[in-house]
Amino acid sequence: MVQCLDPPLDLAFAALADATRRGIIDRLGRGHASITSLADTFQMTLTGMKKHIQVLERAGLVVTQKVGRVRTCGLGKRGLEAEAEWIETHRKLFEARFEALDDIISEIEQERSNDSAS
Amino acid sequence: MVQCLDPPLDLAFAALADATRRGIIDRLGRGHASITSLADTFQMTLTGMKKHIQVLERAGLVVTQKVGRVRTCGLGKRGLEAEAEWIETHRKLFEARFEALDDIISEIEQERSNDSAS
DNA sequence: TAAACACTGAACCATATGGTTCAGTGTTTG
DNA sequence: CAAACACTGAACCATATGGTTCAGTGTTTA
Repeated sequence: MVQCLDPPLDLAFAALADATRRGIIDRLGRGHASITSLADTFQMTLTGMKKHIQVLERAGLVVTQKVGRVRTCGLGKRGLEAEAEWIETHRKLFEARFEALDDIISEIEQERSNDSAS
Repeated sequence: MVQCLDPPLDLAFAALADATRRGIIDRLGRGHASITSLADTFQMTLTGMKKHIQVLERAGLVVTQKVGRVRTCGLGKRGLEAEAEWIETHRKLFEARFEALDDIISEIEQERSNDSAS
């Protein structure tokens, strides 16, 4: 519950901050795939795809196993629990503060005019 | 619903991939704050904090207004809806694939032994 | 066993990040 | 009006990202 520092969150959010990697997760959700087939799907070199997979692996979102010459990728055990929790928790803050948006200025200018009136 | 490309998601997830910025959101959820006070809270130079705020602003997670010499920051209208939706959608994929983790190898080795048997 | 295949690693490149310092600009405030 | 204040912008730095090519290594397969 208490989340001091949280490098896992850093890694996971960073991994999700790329459309290709989100696409990979999407793809792996429909079954595992080799690096070659992923590279083909996303029109990228093998090496480029391997880097993306490494990022996802470091974040715990993807696991891979090499059998023979093929490395097969699948979704990781870690899931997106922690990320979902952080977002849900903070989504409420946004909703609560929703109307504060336009009020920031008027509040402050209120204070200013009070000050100048004193 | 259909999310082709989604640069907003890129920006938001990238913004969340930093503990300091998550801390800023946390802080702004309890009321708006000036850049100076945020810089003080997070023990950082003004310029450094301003950059973080810019990242959050580009992602639409924070809004700022300058009144006089003070720029006040608050949570943005955008919220975390799209991010929550993406994560919730894909969280299910992880759960569904949960047991596939250890099965990847055995499945493939099964195929291999079938092949060698034929 | 030679060729094709799947991956791996090193090196390179352009750009972004996360931070700093320093030198402004514009706003209060004494 | 001068000093202090809050921010802004430019420049710099080290490291990371997202991609490439090229040259391996190890595995199948014909």
